[in-house]
Amino acid sequence: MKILIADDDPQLLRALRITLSAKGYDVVTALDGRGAIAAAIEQRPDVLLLDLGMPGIDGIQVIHAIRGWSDAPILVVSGRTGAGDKVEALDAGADDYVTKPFLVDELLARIRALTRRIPEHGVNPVVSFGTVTVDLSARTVIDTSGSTSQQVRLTPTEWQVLELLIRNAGRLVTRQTLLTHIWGTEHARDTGYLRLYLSQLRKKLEPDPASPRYLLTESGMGYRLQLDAEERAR
Amino acid sequence: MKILIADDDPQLLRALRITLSAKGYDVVTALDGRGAIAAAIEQRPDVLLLDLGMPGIDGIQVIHAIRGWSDAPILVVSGRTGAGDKVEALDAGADDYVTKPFLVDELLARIRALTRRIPEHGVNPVVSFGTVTVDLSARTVIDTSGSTSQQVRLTPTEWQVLELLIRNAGRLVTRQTLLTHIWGTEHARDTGYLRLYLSQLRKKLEPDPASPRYLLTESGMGYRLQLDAEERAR
DNA sequence: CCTTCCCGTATGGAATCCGTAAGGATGACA
DNA sequence: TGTCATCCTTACGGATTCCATACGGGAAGG
Repeated sequence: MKILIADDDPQLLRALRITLSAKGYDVVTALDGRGAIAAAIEQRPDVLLLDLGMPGIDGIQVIHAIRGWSDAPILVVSGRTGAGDKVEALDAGADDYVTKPFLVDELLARIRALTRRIPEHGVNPVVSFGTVTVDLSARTVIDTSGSTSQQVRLTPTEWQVLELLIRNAGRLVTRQTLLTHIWGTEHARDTGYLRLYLSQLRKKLEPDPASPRYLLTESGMGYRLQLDAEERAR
Repeated sequence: MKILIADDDPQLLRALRITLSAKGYDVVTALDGRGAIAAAIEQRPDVLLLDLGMPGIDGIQVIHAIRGWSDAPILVVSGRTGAGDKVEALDAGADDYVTKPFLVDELLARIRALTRRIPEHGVNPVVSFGTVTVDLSARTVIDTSGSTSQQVRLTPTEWQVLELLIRNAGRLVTRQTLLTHIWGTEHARDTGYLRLYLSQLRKKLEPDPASPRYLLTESGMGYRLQLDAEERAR
């Protein structure tokens, strides 16, 4: 989630950058109105924190300029407490208005409230290979090999293995990585668990489990999920 | 544009009704939390103005109850000025928070800002699976298994569980998600509540509770509401 | 051809997780 | 004060999943 903060106070900017970064936001900053508009165009933030009263362009005009092409939520942070300023900013297209000084907890809660309504356009976590489609977020596997698409059930451990392979699709995943990720650091000694779960995964996912085309073994090293060409192109 | 105002102060209620009616809003009022929930269900307002600290139910719980099935913007108007109250209300699902006393012009501007983002038509809150039809907004379950359609009664906790499953229909819902969503804080330690309520829900909703077709268990992970194919197509 | 290593698969028991029933505690309401 | 619905706790049989072991096959190298 990318957030643009525009304020002419470098100190406040720095404090907000630290706070919001710690909360997992991708922070972009600007020091004046012109810079805010430019940054909004270049960076396409998901949320905007705008200070009115920045030097140069009037804050209201900044809102207008951005609202012309973006629907991202705009939260105005301003020292002006008058009702007239608030009404003007909100009617110009701002979604919320907080007066300085403000409490950080409240600001964060208001940002959460604004971003809640924005559909998350994050990376699509659905991957297909062979006759099978995997949706990591919904935790579903659908097999379209027969005439009717069928749900495939995986056990928790099978999911853990498959998820790690999908997140590193195309790349080699070492046995060590898989073992430590699933059984913890102390269980790095393979006694054959992995072969077992890979076998079960192939039985459930591969068109021909005897000769795997997607869940490949790299002898002596680990495993690799090989996607089809059109999948890799994404 | 229909707006629901819930406040225990009749005088404030009257003043707001006059003001908002003059602006062209269709005004509905309620004097306590229970009345607010009932009015929201019956009248389907486009916006809600909620006072915290009404007698009876806690304001936060009112927000939760309405957010279960409605996406209408909620603006909290409260005398409590603490950051904790604001954060709690906003995270519960409120979209804005104004402290009393407030300026009418600002309130109107905030209402305009909220209503500007209302989508044309919300998500259909009625879902069918098996022999039952669930209407989240009306809080009704109708069973059409027999010759005559029958009303099914669910307890509040059963509703909360079913609600979360319906809103994530087709997707896996973690035990942890269910527990934290229903029992609030870090009450994530399962001693068996969920199994109990799922059992009761199946008894009331499944055609054959012994072999569930819709309220599925994913052993070791959580639960999933599996809809029929034609329902999923929507 | 044989040895060695690594991998895939089958199988059974152990541990964990799940469904359901029964009973007590709590609170709303008359 | 008593009734009723709901919530919570406990307990136990059954199902699922995990773990450990064993055995067979294939590739590499001598």
